Amino acid sequence: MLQVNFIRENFEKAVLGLKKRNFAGAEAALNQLVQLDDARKNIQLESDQLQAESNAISKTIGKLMQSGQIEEAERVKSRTSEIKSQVKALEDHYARQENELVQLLYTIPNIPHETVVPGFGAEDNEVVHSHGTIPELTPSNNLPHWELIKKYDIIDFELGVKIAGAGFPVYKGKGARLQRGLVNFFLDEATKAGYTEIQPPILVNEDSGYGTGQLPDKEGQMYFCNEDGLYLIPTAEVPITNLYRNEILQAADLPVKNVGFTPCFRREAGSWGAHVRGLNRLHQFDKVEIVHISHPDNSYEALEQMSDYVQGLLQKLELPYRVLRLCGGDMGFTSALTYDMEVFSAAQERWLEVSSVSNFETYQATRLKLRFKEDKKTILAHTLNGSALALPRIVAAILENNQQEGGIKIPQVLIPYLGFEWIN
RNA sequence: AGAGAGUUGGGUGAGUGGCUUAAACCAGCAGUUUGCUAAACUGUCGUACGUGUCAAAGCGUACCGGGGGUUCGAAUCCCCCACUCUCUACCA
Repeated sequence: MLQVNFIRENFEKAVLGLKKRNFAGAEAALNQLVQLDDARKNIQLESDQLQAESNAISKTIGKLMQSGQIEEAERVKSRTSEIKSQVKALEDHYARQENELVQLLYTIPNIPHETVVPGFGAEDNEVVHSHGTIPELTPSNNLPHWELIKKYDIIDFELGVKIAGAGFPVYKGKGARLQRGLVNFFLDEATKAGYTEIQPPILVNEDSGYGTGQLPDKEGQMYFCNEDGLYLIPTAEVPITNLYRNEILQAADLPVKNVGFTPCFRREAGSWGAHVRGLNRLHQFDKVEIVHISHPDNSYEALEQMSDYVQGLLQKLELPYRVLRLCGGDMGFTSALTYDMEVFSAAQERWLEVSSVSNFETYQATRLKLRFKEDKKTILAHTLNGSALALPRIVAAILENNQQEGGIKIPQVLIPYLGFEWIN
């Protein structure tokens, strides 16, 4: 969430930023925010003063009791009970006021970075880079991946339906080994690039959901274990970033660079329709995620570094891709700047999003209370994350783009991980 | 899952209702001494919100696992919850 002080000091900038996101009533909401915060301060001031008085009286009573002036002590007590009820009323009022403030803050998305263009949806995103050539498939070898997986019997959706439901594929034989090989490849590459590997829990509590911004509002997108109050993670971003909830790091600890592999679970309520066949959209999928905690001064360098890193993976996998800088209207709620990486899937003739790399600046850190110490000052850190990478669409593109007469040719870099060169 | 014992600052650890404004030690930081290192000594050393200010210092309030209660006053007493350790039971 945003910080009220930031809004006070950058009111116009904040309004303009929210307009890029087509956030209706930005000015009114921000004005209300400042008013609620003013009211909160006034109540606190009054309450603090009364409590200071009460504390002083209590000390006096203590001294009177010790020196045996019981009657005098009793007389002073009457004033404190008066204060007590006033303080109680003020505290209740304060709690209501603060709650209203926080609820409003939860509804306001992050302010986009200055380079983010206004826009309404995917059609307004900017292509900032592209790489590789789009493969030309021959008429006899241009099957979409959902046909290829049947042809070679490597992924079975019907079996998944039998044991779980739609959107829970079963990977078999070389299909399973391809998954495992990709995960190992991604983790090894990340380790080489200086990331620390983390294996986090894949169920998280409510506080963690709030920490990274999935809650409130996105509860409908997460699977929830009612008995235990735990959510299945939609991405490793949630547990790995929440590792640092309520922490104060040292400036020398930065940047923190973690990587983790987890399955991800998404209910995807209401998002089924065209273009979701096969591996394009699933309830459960595997993903390797990179998470940075950065000094505010160089978080945008870190973002570029992460973008370059992800592009390097795609190059090694020999997949044609493009990089989009998302417009205000298409960016996630908590992000200030997001790059999407899309690979071209030759048989579907579509670009598929395989990674999303974002800088959240202090939006997550404010909720997480994630700070660091520098020169005796406590400063909010910047958080960033990105997929490196999400498996299903990578698999879809590898299958479609590399299909030949003799089967599907495995990219060179994966062969040591798989122990076979062809799926046939 | 049952029984018992615990949870205090970065760490160790004292503290059973009012000189506690959380002792002491260690670590950290700054300084003094010193040819260098070490040691010694002195000082400093939490977080949040508010107030104040150009900025700060300072001041106020809250915080001793989390939440609630008793009391003029709670680290201390009571209740609920979480976690840790030991034993028992169970288990991949």
